[in-house]
Amino acid sequence: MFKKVIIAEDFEEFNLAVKQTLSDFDIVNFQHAKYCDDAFLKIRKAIQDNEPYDLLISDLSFKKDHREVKIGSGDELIQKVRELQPDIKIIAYSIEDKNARIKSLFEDSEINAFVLKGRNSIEELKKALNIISASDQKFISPEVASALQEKGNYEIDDVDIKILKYLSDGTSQDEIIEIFKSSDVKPNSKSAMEKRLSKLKDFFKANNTVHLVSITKDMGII
Amino acid sequence: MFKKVIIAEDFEEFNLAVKQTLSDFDIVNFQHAKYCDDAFLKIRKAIQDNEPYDLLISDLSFKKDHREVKIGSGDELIQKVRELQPDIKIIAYSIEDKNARIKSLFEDSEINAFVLKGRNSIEELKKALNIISASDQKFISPEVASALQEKGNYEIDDVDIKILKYLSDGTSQDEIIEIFKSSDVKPNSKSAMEKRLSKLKDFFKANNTVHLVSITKDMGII
DNA sequence: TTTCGGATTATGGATTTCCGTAAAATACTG
DNA sequence: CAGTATTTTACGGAAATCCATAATCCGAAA
Repeated sequence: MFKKVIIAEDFEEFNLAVKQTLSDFDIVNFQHAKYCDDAFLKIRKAIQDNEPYDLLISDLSFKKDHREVKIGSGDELIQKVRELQPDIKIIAYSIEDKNARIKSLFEDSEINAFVLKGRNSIEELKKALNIISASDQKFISPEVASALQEKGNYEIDDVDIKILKYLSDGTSQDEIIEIFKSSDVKPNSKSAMEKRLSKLKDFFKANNTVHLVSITKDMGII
Repeated sequence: MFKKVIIAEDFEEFNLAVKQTLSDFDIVNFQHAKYCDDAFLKIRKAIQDNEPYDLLISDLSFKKDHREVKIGSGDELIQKVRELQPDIKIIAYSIEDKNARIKSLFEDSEINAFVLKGRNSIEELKKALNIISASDQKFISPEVASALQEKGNYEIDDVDIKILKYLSDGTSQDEIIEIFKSSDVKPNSKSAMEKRLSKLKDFFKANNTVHLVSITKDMGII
């Protein structure tokens, strides 16, 4: 089982529950941070002191408040920590149930477990701890397990997302083209734009642009 | 202080924290429900048994799962409970920070307190308990207190919201008109529709329809 | 009843978006 | 290099939306 654990979580309710869970496993050496920045600093410090953490349990979304932060989301924190300390085990602990985001966590950041906050999350957290401490097996909450099986035929690239964001921001197609031209984004013709939009609408089964933006907003893509 | 409390909350982490808080106030007679339906039944039962609850602490959003439910959200639960037992005190306990929704809770459902889940929510929950148990004063978490001061010049009516919902659902303006005509919603001409949309865009400072839907989605109106 | 003000509806033209086709540019292959 | 495939760009007509103006309806007040 793990010896030294750090928790990145802004809500005290979840902090409390995680601490309780860790205690049940007789893990006493743990710390928590309410901001991603703090968590990252602690992890770096621990490495320097030659007493690294062997587990990070991190939330994904953190509330913004008065404080200025460098790392604003758990996704970023996880990414940075994975680079800094490749062998640390990571559990993402979140209410996020968007397939695309979960998939990317496993594939890009190589998290070891994803526990979905919900009616039985403490039980699942315990399962995750058991599994990933004993082996290199992954754990994912059953409610969202389908996220990984989903065929990753996401041909949606950065430009697509950029377009969607501009659209949802009230920019007209013509204006977006102008912006792309003046910032030398590769395809910047009216027709390329329209073709992309057409593909996107096809992909997301959207009837029109309004619908498309509505759908992608719901899916957490923009 | 309160004698008999019921909590409607699906996440066990929050349940745990609330129970802990109540214990700190020496409140021992409390129950919790993970589904709105259950909470409502318990409240009704308690009235019939002549031992009604004097406080409801309710979350607003509940995860959907396999189970079929009649009451799907805390907003509905609160509304129904307020009708059933007008003198019960109600605390909404949620991460919801959309002004429109909070305002409506105070004005339409006459909740007694709104506690925003966050980095210091337990402390705020305690404050809320103190204030509303001793008087008829309202409590609202400072981070969202501005929601109440907002000028309520919401001339946005049901039809507007219906239109926005249809739009975000991919329905074209013409199609919406057809729907309105066949279900005899009052204004159902092309121009009335366009005028309404124009007003909405004006009100929300939206550049176009896509922008409008995007904004109202973000505000939690649709 | 008449008049007024508002709300709804009608109309038409400007603008934007939609969608298919085709030309041009670029990449890839043998 | 020639030939093919893929991507990007160009163009044009159809459809939808945007916007201003004018006509109509309808209830309230004089």
